[in-house]
Amino acid sequence: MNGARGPIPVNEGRSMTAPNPAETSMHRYRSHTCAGLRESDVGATVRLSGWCHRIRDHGGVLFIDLRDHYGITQIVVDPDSQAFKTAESCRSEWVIRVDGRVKKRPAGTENADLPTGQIEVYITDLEVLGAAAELPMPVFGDQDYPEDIRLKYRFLDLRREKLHQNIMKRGKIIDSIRARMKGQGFFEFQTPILTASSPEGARDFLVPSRLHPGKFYALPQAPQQFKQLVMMSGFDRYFQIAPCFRDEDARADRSPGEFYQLDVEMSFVTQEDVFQAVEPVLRGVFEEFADGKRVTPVFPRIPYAQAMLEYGVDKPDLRNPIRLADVTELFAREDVTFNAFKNIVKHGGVVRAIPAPGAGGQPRSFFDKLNDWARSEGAAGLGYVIFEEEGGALVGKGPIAKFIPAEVQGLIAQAAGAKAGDAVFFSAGDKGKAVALAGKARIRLGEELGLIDADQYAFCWITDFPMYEWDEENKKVEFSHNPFSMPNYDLDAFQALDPADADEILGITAFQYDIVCNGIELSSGAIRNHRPEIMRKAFGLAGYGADVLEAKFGGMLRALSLGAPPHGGIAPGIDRIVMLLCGEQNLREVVLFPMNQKAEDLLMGAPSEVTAKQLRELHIRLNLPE
RNA sequence: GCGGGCGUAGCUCAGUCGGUUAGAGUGCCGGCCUGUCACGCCGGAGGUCGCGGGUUCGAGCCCCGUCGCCCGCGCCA
Repeated sequence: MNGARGPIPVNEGRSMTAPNPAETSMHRYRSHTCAGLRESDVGATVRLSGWCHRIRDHGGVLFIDLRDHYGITQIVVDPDSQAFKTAESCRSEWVIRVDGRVKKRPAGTENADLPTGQIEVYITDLEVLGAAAELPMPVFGDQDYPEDIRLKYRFLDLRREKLHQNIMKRGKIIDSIRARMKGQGFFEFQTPILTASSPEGARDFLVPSRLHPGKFYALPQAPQQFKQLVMMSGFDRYFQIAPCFRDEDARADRSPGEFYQLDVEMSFVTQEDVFQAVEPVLRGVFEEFADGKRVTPVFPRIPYAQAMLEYGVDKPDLRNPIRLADVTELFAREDVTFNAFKNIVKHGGVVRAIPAPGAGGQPRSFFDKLNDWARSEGAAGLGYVIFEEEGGALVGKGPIAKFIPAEVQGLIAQAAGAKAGDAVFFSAGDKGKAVALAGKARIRLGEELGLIDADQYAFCWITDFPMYEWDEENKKVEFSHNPFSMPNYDLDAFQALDPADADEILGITAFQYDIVCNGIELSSGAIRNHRPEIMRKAFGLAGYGADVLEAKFGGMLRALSLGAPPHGGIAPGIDRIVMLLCGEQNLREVVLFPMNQKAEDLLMGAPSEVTAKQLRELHIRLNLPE
């Protein structure tokens, strides 16, 4: 199926010329794979094993497309053959072994779609190795099937062409990543799977301890502390294809339970060194597997604040040419009479302009639909102005244009880069919501107007993430990303910060960065905080006392206190990389045995109940919900 | 936890305004067929319309509840 040619490993070193089945040297199951035979093998006596992919019974003559991992070979069964009776009983997906002679196909019956399409094997013997009951889903064809059936019968789904190829591609991508990382002087480490629960971040998967009643291990959400400890242990360049476990609900691009990261950490580096080490690896891997699609030659770097302003998200899809603009000030002007927006601005809100190139030609229903969509997103609506050319000047049209004087219309068009035939939408409200809606509208408009260039992988770095954010629920300053990141701030001034000065604290950025590709967050990383006194201060500003830090990160603090090198790293998500390179919309298409949306393994039946004995050994009594 | 979509034969789906015995394709079973590669032709079996309740003379269709799957929100240092 992957087009591999030639003999399988068991046949290596043996003569490629016609093995005689009478010879005891004939392998029990096969002399060739189902992709191995060519016109040059005509006349050879061969043995093949595989699955009955497709059977065509003409009564007089019977064809079987025999399939294995490597490919498909057409088997011909003549009614005179002693194998005919058995062959007639074969059904889809039975596993059989056949012996026969390779013949050139009669003129006009060659199949150009198959690498083996010039030949066929006339069989003399057929052995059923594994019969199959009626199938819950066919292997042949590319019809879509419901997820639950696909997952319950994953092994059947995996036999199918697309999934089979995706999984093989995954392996090749990981091979390439390993080679590229090692080529850059990185060394692969393994870190524990059973570790300690960490207080921050996602919910942990817990594993009860038998030897320590009432205590639990946790599966690592990422090897974050371990990889930093590897640096403090004097190793220099760490990487690992690391399993990560997070007990959070699934999304199409977020596997429930477990996933893999290319985990990377480096000593004595600045942010720039991390970029220089990782960017070529990702670019190289994408170029290798992009199948002709363009890959960003130099990843642009976009500060977080700029991303939020121009794209309305921290993971912009740069294939979409639309850039947002801030037009808050324009709607504050005296001569603008659109009171809905003026009031929002008066109360501290913002207005973002979303240019829609070419949308002027869209019917009224296009604008109504977008407005309905905005309302379904919780907004009051999505105002718009359509720009037309009249007498050499741009003129705004549409329901709210009459509230905006010509001069301001011109300034809006200028800010949004709109020209005649374009529309400009407006998202107004308090900053967080208006920006988020503008970001979503940008994506939606890009898709609906067909502005997205699907033929490329558009990368960027997002840099300068805020160190802290305001936790509205608990009315306090909280870490916005990784608490181990180094603040991008004068460290003496940082030590002197007053925890009450929330405005100043919330303005601090960190050496924290993401890689984004086609609007998907591929990874996040940081230069770490390797100074224990800065670490204590950083936690203190988020309201955590030294005692908490000591209790939760004691090992880490000890290491920081005993000679820690400056270090930093990043962790691109393997599954998402493979998903992008396979052109898939869902992680389940690139994971061998995925769980469903509710984190159940329908094939193995996980999670499952355990015996009373197991629970007793773990000192656990169940307290189940009603 | 919340919102949306879907649920009819092994599988993919259709099913009109609520009206006779719920259909098609595919798969399965049987028969025919010597050059197909989605082989073709003929016949047959196969249904708790997810489940429960309600409205109605009558429910696959309408109403209520519930279960399952997917997508999204919350969540994801």
